[in-house]
Amino acid sequence: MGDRQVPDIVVGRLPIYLRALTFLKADNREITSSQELGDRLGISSAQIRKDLSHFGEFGKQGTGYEIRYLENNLKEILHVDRMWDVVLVGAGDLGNALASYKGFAGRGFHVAAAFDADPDKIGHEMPGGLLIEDVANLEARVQAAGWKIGIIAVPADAAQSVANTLVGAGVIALLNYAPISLIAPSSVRVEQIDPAVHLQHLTYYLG
Amino acid sequence: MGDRQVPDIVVGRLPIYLRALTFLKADNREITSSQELGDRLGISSAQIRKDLSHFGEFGKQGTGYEIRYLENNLKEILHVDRMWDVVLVGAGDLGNALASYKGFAGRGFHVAAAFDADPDKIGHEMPGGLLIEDVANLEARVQAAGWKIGIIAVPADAAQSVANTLVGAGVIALLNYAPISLIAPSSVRVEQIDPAVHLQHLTYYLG
DNA sequence: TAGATTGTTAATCGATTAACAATC
DNA sequence: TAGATTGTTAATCGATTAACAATC
Repeated sequence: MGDRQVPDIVVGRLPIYLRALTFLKADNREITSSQELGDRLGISSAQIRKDLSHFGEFGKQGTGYEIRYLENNLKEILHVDRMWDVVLVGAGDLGNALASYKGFAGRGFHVAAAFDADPDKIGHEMPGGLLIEDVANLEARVQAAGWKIGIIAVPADAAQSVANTLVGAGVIALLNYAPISLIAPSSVRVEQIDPAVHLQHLTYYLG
Repeated sequence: MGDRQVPDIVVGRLPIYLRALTFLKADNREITSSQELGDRLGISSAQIRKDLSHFGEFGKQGTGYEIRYLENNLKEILHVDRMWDVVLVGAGDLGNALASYKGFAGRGFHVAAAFDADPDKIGHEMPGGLLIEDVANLEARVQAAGWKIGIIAVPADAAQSVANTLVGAGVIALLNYAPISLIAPSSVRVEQIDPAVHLQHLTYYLG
């Protein structure tokens, strides 16, 4: 408990646990168990207990976990017991979807600003009401505001350059939707979402 | 080489390798090495060679890999040496983005039909020109067309029910964008994309 | 040939699971 | 108390890496 080096693969499961707890809470449940969580998530109960044990003791023998208590602890561990401003680059269809996504607010994130390179879009509003700013001002704005998290929703051929600008301006966490492997300093965390990659993972198993 | 049970974690990296090869090819490169690929992807060269060795021998000692040859082989292995029809459920902002996504065609996928429950949307066209059909007809249409892959882009509270309908109609691979853990028979493959989960994975590492 | 890089083996490393004492 | 479930240990399992013979 309280190890200093938690495996990244364990960290990656915590948001899944948190999501499941929030789901149960919305269902007016108060107590759950590693067994129940595991059944829901397709994960062994032992693994859930082991994962949580890296961070402390959150349950009661014989009873299980108080949902609100564990939820609050996971939020603290993941640093989403606060709101994070996120800067969005790219105001195409995907950017629009992200800017108007209702799911961010309850989970610690707020899209603070949006940027695009298209003169026809700059100055207009996205669905949700956010003003589309000129990407030429991206670096200055990010620096001034101190934003640490960026979402890249631009075409593949612009993504690396946008990433470089964001990193140069102080961003240290990137969520990249462009279908390329971004190159970034090791001090910058990068997560990739590429639907075709996920679909190809699936088709491997299809006849 | 030619093992019958390839670890899923290995399968999950193949689309990344394929994407990198396509990128290099677009740059008019003809030969690459496990070292170069690894450097680009942040993966050790040994791991790339080991991963590929599950499927055969694709390189030449002293030279490396012919990009087109390895690319074609990975496409075959992943079964994207053909086009897959995909059925999209949900015509909100995210559905719009997916329906008009240019990146699918070159990577083996075609959004064949789109469905929504909103009477204001049914009968209208999505960006890209696809007709929005009534979700009430989803099961019959999927069965008739024989679609095997579904993308779920509906709100969380509708996702499980849509998944059930798709699975009941014969879909065996699901890409789920709704922020819940879907429950599906073990014969059905499910991939989840939840931006908040990815962002929370990132914030763990932020102060 | 000399240099380079593969494919593979064996060793290392790390993650998952099974089991159970502790205890609510 | 009896039953249930945690947190943790040790064993198992699996994945990654280092090293190198083979060979282009």
